[in-house]
Parts: sequence; structure tokens; C-alpha cells
Amino acid sequence: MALLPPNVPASASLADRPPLTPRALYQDVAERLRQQIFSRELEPGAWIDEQKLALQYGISRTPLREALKVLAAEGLVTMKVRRGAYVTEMSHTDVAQVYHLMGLLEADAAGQVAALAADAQIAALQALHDRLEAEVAQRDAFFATNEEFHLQLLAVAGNRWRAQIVQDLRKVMKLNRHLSLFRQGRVAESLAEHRAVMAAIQARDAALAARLMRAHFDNGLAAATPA
Amino acid sequence: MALLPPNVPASASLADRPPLTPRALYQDVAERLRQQIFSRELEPGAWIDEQKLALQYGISRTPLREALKVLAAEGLVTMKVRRGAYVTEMSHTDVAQVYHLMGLLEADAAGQVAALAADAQIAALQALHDRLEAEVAQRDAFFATNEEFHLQLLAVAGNRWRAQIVQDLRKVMKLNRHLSLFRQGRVAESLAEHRAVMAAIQARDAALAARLMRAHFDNGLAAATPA
DNA sequence: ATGCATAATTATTAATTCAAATCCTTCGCC
DNA sequence: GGCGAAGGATTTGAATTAATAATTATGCAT
Repeated sequence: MALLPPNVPASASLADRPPLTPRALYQDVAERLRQQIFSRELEPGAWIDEQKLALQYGISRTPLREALKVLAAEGLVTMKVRRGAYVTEMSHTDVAQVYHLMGLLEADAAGQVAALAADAQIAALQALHDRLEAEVAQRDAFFATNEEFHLQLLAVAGNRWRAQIVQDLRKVMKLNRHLSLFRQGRVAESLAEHRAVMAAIQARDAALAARLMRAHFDNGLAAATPA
Repeated sequence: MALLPPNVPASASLADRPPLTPRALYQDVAERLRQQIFSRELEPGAWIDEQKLALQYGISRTPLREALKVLAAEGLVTMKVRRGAYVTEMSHTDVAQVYHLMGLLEADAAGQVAALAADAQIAALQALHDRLEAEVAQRDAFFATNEEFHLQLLAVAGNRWRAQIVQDLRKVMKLNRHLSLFRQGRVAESLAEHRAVMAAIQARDAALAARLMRAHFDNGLAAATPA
């Protein structure tokens, strides 16, 4: 994981790169590498050819190497001594373990939100959940909003270390697309569980919110596990 | 955090460095930097002079920069754009948040150990705890054994991602020596709590072990908090 | 023919060099 | 006398170059 406090200045969306330098090149390269890994252009177990990639990106190998160190700390790539970098392979055990941790941390976050969040923050979460309800038919939009909801929940819970850890765990989870994405029937169930969590938060019932969020992850894991 | 799987080949203890290279230079440098940070040679908030350190270590800036990226991912240093690396400063809120997470994760680990560990593993933990009881008078030895106990617990619990996360959290915790170390009177209390956790594990009571470990951390945090 | 050893090639790691940006100091102007 | 701007110095960040280690291929010996 990467326990980095908010170093990143929130990444400007406009194309204001040339004039001022919001972030260093190696950070851009790291993000680009992540996308290539998530999109399976670089698949788990594959060797990462520094020279080839540096040439492909049109940069030198130095910032690329620094980006690889960052991704290695996140767990997305694995460095082997004198053998370069490889995209991390997640075993079934790894998936189960990471999922377990996400459940543990997010359940705790849900409890704190139920107990301490401002009404306006809960309303914002409710708005995100409502959007989720509407997008039940569109898989991609559903998953995007789902992630946004969980990130927002973590932000409201207000523990940046936890937020950072969970975000990193989510990243390594994306290494296995087939396992992390829910099955067909899971979407409806997942939504129902989500709804229950949201209700518990609205009711300010911290213990219940935590328990339900925990169950939400446990069910997701059970659905993703083959056997 | 740094979610790195066991990249490190367990660091050979013999002096077989010159012939074969067990780990890259940047990893050695990272470890050396950690020690300098923990020993307060580099204190929180201080700027890390790349040139000066490279000269001091007798290496070039490249491996040093790569090491700094690793430490940034661990949260020990904070990178500022075009301004270099700074030793991370932990606010009181940060300390509380990190401590909370450690409690959450270790409590879960204690529960799993109580439920699933082999008898021999529990016996090994008991042996470590007994050593702790004997070292109550020697502060340094006590803290060392205490850390060893917790690491062992995490190893037995058998979730390497959790183990890695907690280890990183422990690292950033070491940034504030005065806060992380318990007060005078806490040692006896701490030991008593430890004993209770160990008893619950021996009794195979997972829920109790988890609850007691959680309480152990909550108490530790309360003792470290000034007000 | 097979196995081991040695040499050559390939690729990673480290060092040096170069460019760009930030910070500080000084000089000028209000 | 104080505030602002410009220029120089220092330092980060990136690229290039050199060196070191590993792998593979080839040749020789058994």
C-alpha cells in the first residue's frame, strides 16, 4: 500500500500542463501505467520492458523507473532483483484477503459516518446512492458510481490514512477483472445491501451500518469465489 | 502504505553481499533513511537534501531518489513538487487515526489467530508473551519484544496484505517518539491487557480476543493523548 | 550425444550531465 | 523607508551514458 498523504494537488482537469507543472512526470507516468495495467494491456505476470515503454512514452527510463517504484509500493507491480518489474499476479487467496480487509475498513468507516457525519454529507451520499439505483441496468455506469460512493464514504469518514489504504486495495483488486466484478445476479443483491447500509446511516445507527457494510463485502466475496 | 508482497528475499544474514546482490542499492538506502528518520537524525518537517545525502552515503542521486519514492509511498516522507522531499509531520489527529486503524486491523488478526492458528503457533506466541512478562523492567527490551509479538501475531494470522499495512502504520507511528511510547504507568496496564488477549487466544475465543485487542489499542491511544 | 564451462550479448542498475524552476537577494521606484 | 520586480544562485527533475550482472548460446571434453 502507499500511505501517502495528499501530495497530489487534485490533478487539474484542464490541459494546463505546459505552462505550470502541477505534478512531476513520474507521477503522470505512474498513472498511465496503472491504466495500462487495469486495461489488461499489461497483464498480470507480464514482464515490464523498461526500454520499450520508455521509447513508447517518448521519455527516458529515469522517470519510468521512479514510477515503477511507486507502483511497486502500491502492490501493482513486483520488483525482482536484477530482473526488472513484473505486473503482480493475485492468487485467489490474495483476492480473499484483500477483500476481507476492504470490508473491515469500510465497515468501520460506515460506522463513523453514521455516528459523526454532518447531515449535508449524508445527504450527498444519499444522492450518490440514488444515482446508483437509477443506473442498475448500465453495468459500467453502475460500477463507476459504486466506486464513487465508496470513495465518498471514506472521504466523509475523515481518516485519510484509511482512505488511502482502501484506495490502494481497490487498485490491486482491479488486477483481476473477472473476480472483482460481480456476477450477473449480484447487482440486484448488491444494490439492496447498499440501500440497507444507507438506511442505517440515515438512522444514525453506527453499529448497524458497520455490520451491514461488513455483510455487503462478505457477500460480494462469496459471490466472487468460484467454489 | 506500501502494499508490496514479499519482494525482499528475506535479507541474507551472512556477509554475502559483494558476490551476489541480494537486494538493490535503493532498498539499502531506503532502510538507511528509515533508520535516520526513526533516530531523529532527520526530524519531522525537515527538508531532505538530496545532494548532501548522496555525498554522505557515497552514492549518486539516482538510487537515493528511488529510495525516497519508496519512503513517500510508505508515508514516511512527503514529496513536494520541485521542492524535494520532507520528513512527514504527524499531527495529533494523524496519530489518533493511525492508531485507530492499527487497533482495528490487529483486533481482527487476533480474532483469526484465536480461531484458526495451530497449537504450536499459539505456543510460540505464548513464549513471546512470557518473555514480555520477564522484561517489564527493561523499557527497551520490553518495547522490542512487544513489537516482535505483534508482528508474530500478524504473521500467524496469515494475511500478508494486512501484515504489510500494519507494518507501514507502525513505521509512520515511529515518527512521533513521545506520543507512541507509553507513559510510565502504562507498561503494567499494557502488560495486563496483553495477558488477557493471550488468555482469550489460548481459550480459542475469537470474539473476546478481538475485543480485548481493540481495547488494548484504545487504551494505548487514550494514554498517549495529552488532553 | 550430452553436459558443463566459458564467452558474448542483453538488460538492469547506477552515475553524470543538462535543463528548468523555485527561492532569495538586491536594486530600483514609489 | 517599504514594497515590488528582476536577476542570479541553488536545487529538483529528466536524459544520457557507463558499468555490472544475468542469461543464453556456443564449443569442447567426456
